[in-house]
Amino acid sequence: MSRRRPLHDRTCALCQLRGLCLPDHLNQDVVRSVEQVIKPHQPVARGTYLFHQGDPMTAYYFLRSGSAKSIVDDGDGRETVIGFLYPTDLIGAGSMQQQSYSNSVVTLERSAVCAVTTAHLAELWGDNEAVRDNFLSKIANRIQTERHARVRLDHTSAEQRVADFLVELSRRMDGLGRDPDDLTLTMSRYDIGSYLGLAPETISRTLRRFADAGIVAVKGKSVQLIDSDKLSAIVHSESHAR
Amino acid sequence: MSRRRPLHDRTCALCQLRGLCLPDHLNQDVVRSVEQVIKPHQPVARGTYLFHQGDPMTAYYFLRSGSAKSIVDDGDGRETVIGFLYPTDLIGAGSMQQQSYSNSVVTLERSAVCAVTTAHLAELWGDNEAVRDNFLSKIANRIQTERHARVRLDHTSAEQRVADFLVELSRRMDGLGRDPDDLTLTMSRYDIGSYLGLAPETISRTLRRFADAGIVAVKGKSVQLIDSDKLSAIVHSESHAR
DNA sequence: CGGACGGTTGATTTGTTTCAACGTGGGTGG
DNA sequence: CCACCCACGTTGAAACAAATCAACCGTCCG
Repeated sequence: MSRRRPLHDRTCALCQLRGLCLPDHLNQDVVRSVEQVIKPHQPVARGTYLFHQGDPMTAYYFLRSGSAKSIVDDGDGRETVIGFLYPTDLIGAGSMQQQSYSNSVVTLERSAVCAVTTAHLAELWGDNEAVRDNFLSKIANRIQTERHARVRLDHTSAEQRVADFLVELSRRMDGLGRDPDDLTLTMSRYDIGSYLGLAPETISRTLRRFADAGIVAVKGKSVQLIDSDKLSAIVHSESHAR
Repeated sequence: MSRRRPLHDRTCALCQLRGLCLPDHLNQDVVRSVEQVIKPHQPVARGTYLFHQGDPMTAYYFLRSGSAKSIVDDGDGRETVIGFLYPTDLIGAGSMQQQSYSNSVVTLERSAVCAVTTAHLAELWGDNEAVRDNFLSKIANRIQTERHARVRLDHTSAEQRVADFLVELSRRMDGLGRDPDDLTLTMSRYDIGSYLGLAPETISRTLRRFADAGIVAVKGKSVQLIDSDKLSAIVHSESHAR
């Protein structure tokens, strides 16, 4: 397909996502200093582990393209998906201030990845307030996201959870400048089920019910949002508990 | 009952919990500078709101004694309990870097509270690395806690959730130097249910089943852990789903 | 080509909610 | 100081939503 761009092209200054990973108003000098500590990697294949739960924590990551899932091993072999990651998301924040990663991260498709070592981050941190605030914001955002995920799981029906999942994904795609009504579910139904606390069969059935109601159009991993207002309405419908 | 101690007695240097809120190795000078920005309050009655969701964010809090619950308004009037707070917990971290509090905090019993204004915290933050790291650790810990809560809600039965709740509470009491096998549930069954995503009736029934099995002894709000090993075993028992 | 995995659909089972009724204890006002 | 009251708690019976079990299909990859 598309030719791979030479390594030196993959700099922060040229990255289309600049201003998302880094604060907008950073001047050239700072951008250059950030670049020196960010290691751009070759795009990696689907199913690649960025790091495993328990590995010594050495770096934070960003996706430049693609998507990934964050999973934890709940002791007895079973894995739980705790989040899906897209470009601009700070990866590794959940292990902040710890010696080793508290979760694993696996790519869901071919993806391009940036890494910032913790040592280098500490330097930047001390040197530049804007960078520090940007990271703090992302971390704060992470707390909010985890909390939202938690509240979502309480007291909500399968329909509400799936609707919320779609709406949230749509919002994120919008934020990345993509069509918010044309979603590609890069993760499996099993992953979605694990994330939402539902069986994969329930994901299938619920999507089908939405499709029958004319709210979405589903064709495998491709989902079109036809009536996203109704979808939002389902999310906020009387928490008729469970 | 006990006479109220004069205000000037309630300083960090004299607080029994020193070394929990603040890093252990802080020298006298730093302790004094921290003290100047911490506002000790009179003990407050049960049901007192430390702040309401949506209030402009002005300060972080610590409990010196007592307990509290953190709740969010899920839009349509319904409230969800997202956590219980005890001495040494950083309160308000979920609203970090935001203009207003993203949740409310209410005391569950008569409690003593400390406050640190955000402005003063920023000063300390810049001045002293140890204080900054201590706060970062607490924030990181918070992310872990929210995540743990989230994973716990997925794929776990009511028995597992209640067992986990008791084990976790026991651990926290142990960390505060109290008897880990003699718990007092300062919150209502409704609060526990909301927190665990279960109906209050289910909390009652599950506790009763544990009591019948000789794992705990329940008398109202007082719970004795008789066989905490078995309790842990229930938590980690084959995630037989739901 | 074949096999395994992901996905869908159907039938059955089950844990938890809901509804309902009844206890109980602590706080408040008479 | 006692009695009332109300929120909290408990227990039982019934309804229900989602899990599980099972069978089948498509398809991607080796």
